[in-house]
This record gives sequence, structure tokens and C-alpha cells, in this order.
Amino acid sequence: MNTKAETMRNKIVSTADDLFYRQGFNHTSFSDIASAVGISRGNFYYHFKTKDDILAAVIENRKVGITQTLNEWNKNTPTPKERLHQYVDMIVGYQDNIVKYGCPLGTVCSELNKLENINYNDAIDMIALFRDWMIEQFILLGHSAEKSKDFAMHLLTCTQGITVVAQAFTDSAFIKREADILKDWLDSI
Amino acid sequence: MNTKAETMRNKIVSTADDLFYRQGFNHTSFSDIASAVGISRGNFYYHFKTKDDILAAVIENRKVGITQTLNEWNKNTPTPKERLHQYVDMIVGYQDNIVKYGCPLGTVCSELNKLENINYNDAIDMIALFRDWMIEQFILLGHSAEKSKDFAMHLLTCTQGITVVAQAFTDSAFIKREADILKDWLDSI
DNA sequence: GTCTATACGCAGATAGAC
DNA sequence: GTCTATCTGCGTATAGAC
Repeated sequence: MNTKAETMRNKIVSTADDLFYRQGFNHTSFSDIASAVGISRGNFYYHFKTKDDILAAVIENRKVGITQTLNEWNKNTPTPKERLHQYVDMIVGYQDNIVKYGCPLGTVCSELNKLENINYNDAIDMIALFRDWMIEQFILLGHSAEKSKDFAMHLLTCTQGITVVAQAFTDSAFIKREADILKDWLDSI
Repeated sequence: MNTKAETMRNKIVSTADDLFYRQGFNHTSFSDIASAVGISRGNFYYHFKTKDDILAAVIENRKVGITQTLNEWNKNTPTPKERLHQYVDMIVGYQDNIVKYGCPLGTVCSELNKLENINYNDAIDMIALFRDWMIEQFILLGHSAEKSKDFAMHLLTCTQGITVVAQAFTDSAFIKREADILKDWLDSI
């Protein structure tokens, strides 16, 4: 296990992650990633053999990040209700990127679906991590398993919708407004 | 104005529209469209000079279709409330396509945004047609201009979110469930 | 490990015969 | 109008020198 190679690999993954988000997967070439990292295309292939390989690594990296974030919320934020608010506030915090590039999860899933990409199911897992975590929170609030699932899907729906509409109309103030509606809804159930 | 050429042009546009929706704009090549229509690539260029030209024609065609649909609703459905329900029911009616390819408007806008495509603003106009129509309906229901805009944006947000989540989890029953919630909301305001 | 050189196919786009 | 032939650039991917 070479530390230097691992560092370079991580650098490539995080750069590819960023470019896939901002430019889309299909529209981002090996050259784009290689030049952004500052290595040659040939060197790039030493680390990743195919474009699907680098995509798989990016998705895996995101899943680790999402899991870490959720674990931190579970650990540091006392109540389930506050944690759900924290989730909603997250999209408010990312508003600048959202109006420019949309939701990092939703847009990549939507794109991969149309490409019939082999990594599509892994991409969906990223969203499922959030959904399952939400279900847990609603169950902790005393709701039934069925209700909790419906609530989680509804919350997911609203946040995804907010990102799509905010991006379309380049309206970041709108994110804040809809987030408040969503937090009122969370308090009402 | 040649009728035969016009017919072929329309055939190309509707085929391209379908392929852009199912495969995405970037991922659909001239060859894809030409072979689906049943003409050679060379012939294709007689009708459209660049890929942005065919995209512009597709978007224009959609805008005409959307405008026609909204006009028909205005004409044939008596009350604004029923018309808004009709909009929500539309996504239920399209559920089979939505779980497979997402929203025809949302997915193309999201993709064009990342490609920094020159037709992006025209694509957004498609969504704006729905938004402006919704605002009219809410105003007819007696709401203020400001409230009506917020309501329209909220309705748009929910329907867009539903398509993203339904596509991600390939869950068409979910569309019906969230549509009912949405119609309850429409009745409550 | 990192590089240059290069193969190969496909995409967008053009020219010109019929 | 529709076709075939062709150009050009880019994207993925490989080989092999250093």
C-alpha cells in the first residue's frame, strides 16, 4: 500500500467528483480530469482503467462522505427533529452551488439513468442512504414504520424539487423560503 | 414552403424530441436520430445545420405543445382549481415514462445547464410557461400576485421532486401517493 | 509511477454526385 | 431532396520509454 499513490488516487477522485458535479459525467473527459489534477492522460490510466472505474470510485467516496455526515449528525445533534432540520438547512447552506449545478445526487442519478450506466444502482444508493437515515429519525419520533417511510420519501421529494426549481430559475432566496415551509411541516407532524 | 420537406422536418423534430428525452441530449448523436427517422446523416444536414439547431427546434416544438395543452385546459376545464388538479393528474398519467426517464422538462434543463448550452434559457422557458399559467390560476382563485407566485413555485417544486424521486426508486405508485397529497394541499389553500 | 506517442472509433460537419 | 464519401477533432484506451 503506497502512500503516495493513495494520495494521488484520492486527489483524482475528489477532482473527478467535482467535475462530474459541475459538468456532468458524460461531458467530463479523461483529459479534463487529468489536466485539472495536473498529470498526463497516460498517468491517469495507471490509477483508473476505465471511465466506469473512476465513476465507481467517485460514488463510493461520496457514500463514505454521506455516511460520515449522517453519523456526525446522529452523534452531535441531540434530537431527531433537530437532525431533520439540520438536513433541510444543509441545502440552504449549499444554495450557491445548487443554483449553479443542482443537487449533486439528483443530477448525477438522472444523468446515469439515461446513459444506462452500470453504476446507476450504486448512484441510487447515495440517495437511499439519506432516505434510510430519515426513516430512522421519523421512527425515533414515534411514527410507524410505514408512516416513517412515507414521511422520508416526502421530505426527499421536497428537497429534490427545491434544487431543480432553484437551479432552473437561478433563485437562491427561493431555497430559503421553501426550506422554512419544510421545517414547518416537520414541526407539524 | 414545401409540404414534403415540412413533414420530414416535423418527423425529425419529434424523433429527436423522443431520443433527447430518453437518452439525453449529449448522448444522442446525429446518427441515432437519422437512423431512427430512416434517413442518411447527409440528408439530416439538409434540414438542420448544427446540433444546437435541432435542439432549438425541439424546444420550440415543445413550447408550442405546452401552450396548446394549457390553452385546452383553460378552454375545456371550467374552474381554476380543477385545472390545477388536471396538472397534477398529468404527472400521474405519465408515470410509466417518468419512472424510466424522469421529467421531460426538468431532466433536459438540468443537462443543458451543465453543458452550458446556448439554448439553456429557452429550455427554462418551457418550465416558465407552466409557472406563469399556474400563477394565473391562483390569481383567479383570489390570491394576491405575491402569494400566487409562491404557490406556483411550490407546486412546481413538488411535481419536480416527485419525478426525481420516483425515477430514482423506480416507484410509480409513489407518484399517485404524492399527487394525492398535492391535491389535498391545493384544496386547503 | 510518470511520461510521450499512438491506435482506434465515433461524433459533428462538409462536399458534391445523383 | 437524398445519397455516399470524406474531413476533422475529440474521447477512450494502450504500449512502451524513462
